[in-house]
Amino acid sequence: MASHPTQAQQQILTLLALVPCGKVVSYGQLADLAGLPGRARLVGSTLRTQNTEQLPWHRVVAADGRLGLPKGSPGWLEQRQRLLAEGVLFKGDPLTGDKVPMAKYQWQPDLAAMLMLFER
DNA sequence: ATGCTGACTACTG
DNA sequence: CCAGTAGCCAGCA
Repeated sequence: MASHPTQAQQQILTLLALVPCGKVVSYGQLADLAGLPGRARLVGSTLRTQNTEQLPWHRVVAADGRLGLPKGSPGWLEQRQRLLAEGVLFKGDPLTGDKVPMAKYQWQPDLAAMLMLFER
């Protein structure tokens, strides 16, 4: 079972819930927004170990647009399918392309709103 | 405690 | 484009 999330992981999950349909965010960007610069791997680790059933986990991709899971794996296929279903198209042929054009789909959160969330 | 792995990423050659 | 490297550090044996 998933262990209790640390506060850092909780912030990551809270932010993830805000990523809108049709947009993606990179592991590193999510870490930055959560006030955890340089900790992209914590985002990956969190998605791997926590329960993401009610969260848009499929909107988290690598900084270069590829998906984090091993190409061709069940998880990779599902993430890709979910993204396509919400209009996120891949570079080149939708059937063979394996990268999301980040410039086009990356989430641009409202900075003021982010500060409201984590100000102390 | 110690060591390794991994849904990371920027940098170098 | 590919390979290696350096930071990163939670989770697990």
